[in-house]
Amino acid sequence: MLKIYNSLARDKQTFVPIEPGKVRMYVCGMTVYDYCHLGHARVMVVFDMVARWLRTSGYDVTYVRNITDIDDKIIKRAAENQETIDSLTGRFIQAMDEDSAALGVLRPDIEPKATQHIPQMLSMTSRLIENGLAYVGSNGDVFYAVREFTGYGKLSGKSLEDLRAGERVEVDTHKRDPLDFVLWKSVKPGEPHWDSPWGPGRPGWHLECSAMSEQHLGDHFDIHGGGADLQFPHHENEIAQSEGAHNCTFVNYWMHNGFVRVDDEKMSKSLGNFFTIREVVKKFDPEVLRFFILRAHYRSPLNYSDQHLEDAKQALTRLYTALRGIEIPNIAIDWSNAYGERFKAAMDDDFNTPEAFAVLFELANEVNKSGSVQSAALLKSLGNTLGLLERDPQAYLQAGSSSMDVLTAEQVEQFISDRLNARKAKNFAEADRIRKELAEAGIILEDGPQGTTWRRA
RNA sequence: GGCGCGUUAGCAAAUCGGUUAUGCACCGGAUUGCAAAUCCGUAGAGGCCGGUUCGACUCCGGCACGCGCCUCCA
Repeated sequence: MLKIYNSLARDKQTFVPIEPGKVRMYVCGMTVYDYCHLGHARVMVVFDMVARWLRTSGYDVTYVRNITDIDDKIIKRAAENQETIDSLTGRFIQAMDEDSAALGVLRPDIEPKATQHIPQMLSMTSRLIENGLAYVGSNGDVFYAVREFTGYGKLSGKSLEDLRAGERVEVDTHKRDPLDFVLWKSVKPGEPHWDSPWGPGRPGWHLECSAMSEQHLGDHFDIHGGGADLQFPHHENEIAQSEGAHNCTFVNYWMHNGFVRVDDEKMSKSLGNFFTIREVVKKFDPEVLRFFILRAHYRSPLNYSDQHLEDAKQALTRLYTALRGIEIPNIAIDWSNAYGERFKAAMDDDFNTPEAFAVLFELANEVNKSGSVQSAALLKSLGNTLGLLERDPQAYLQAGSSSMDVLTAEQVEQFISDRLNARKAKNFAEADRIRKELAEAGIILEDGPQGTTWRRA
């Protein structure tokens, strides 16, 4: 029985899909004007894990993750770069695809783009105006009338009064209420625009997610996810738009992942303290990064540092080491096995990956002790449900971390062969010298009954 | 100022009202030519102050500190 922490209820709830056996899930994706950083990595990996676990649990999942390919920052960046918006967004969509693939993130079923849903957005805006929830401001922009929507603030737990009290937004005199937000922006010189009943312009950010989720998942769907920073105002506004246009519940379960931090501060573009995925992946195997992300519960803060990545690497190495040298048959997971049961219980408890990992480590210990092929197969397949342990163990352990490596596998093998001769001749001084030389090059040797194996530190 | 979250051993990170979390690091032992890996074992925890309870890291209250949202942000 899967339980999910629902941000809307501020409580863990038993997951009951709208349609038995099916899950429709929407996640707010990237605005593509720059490379993805670790905060983006966390969203991608976390909801990939969620989608995988739902599928493992037998659900037929439709996973939608949007791409925001038109907004202020994109326009600004394209102008700075003196390139077209299409060229800019095209480049960064490709970069995003490369980064997510490296992290073992499966493609969502649908990746809708904002610019391909303008008619749907216009239609929704019309309906909101008809329902008395939107109006044309004095500057020609179309605004959502927040005070007309009963329940505004229910997701973020804020009342309109509280929000006004903490007002930090510059008062826009074109709005009826300072908290009203824009649905449709009238065109400014030199900006991309589309025709609309309210004149040429472009969509406000919040509107695209309401329009795209409506288009691909319908008026009412199961799970909506995103980073915790989107809870307000983005998701609050989505609720206002979608429920205001549909007159029905929008989403049953809202999920928000915690932030990635640096020195206990949120990693963000505005603070400038971010690391891109491609930067980190140069130093650490992408699977280590995935492991690091899933090692913390998805709702907890995740502090990034090279040392923490190093720890994650050591831990992942232990799992792969347990699998090394075992011929693993492709057998179905035995969920009635004690380890399988505990793993499932952990995952069903709001996707408790740290607890699930603990089970994997205990399984690894069991494999190391018994050499049991069944246990090894279970370890691997449980790991696989999280998108981990999919590679050949030896290949993982010997995989280079790019620029750092000075020796090729062939060179290492040559050293090992030389050392073997020295050892046969009982020339241990020479054997140890070779081992030391390799160690300095980041190569660790392990002498076993079947000969010497090696791995990279 | 309003609202919310967090504080677990050297580091990371879960569970749980009473029984070993887990990983890394550390210490002792086994194994090894010596190592590495592995195994066995030891040690180490719950911000502070109260309350409830036979018993609290776990529930309740207060305090302190940290973080986040209230503005674009994953």
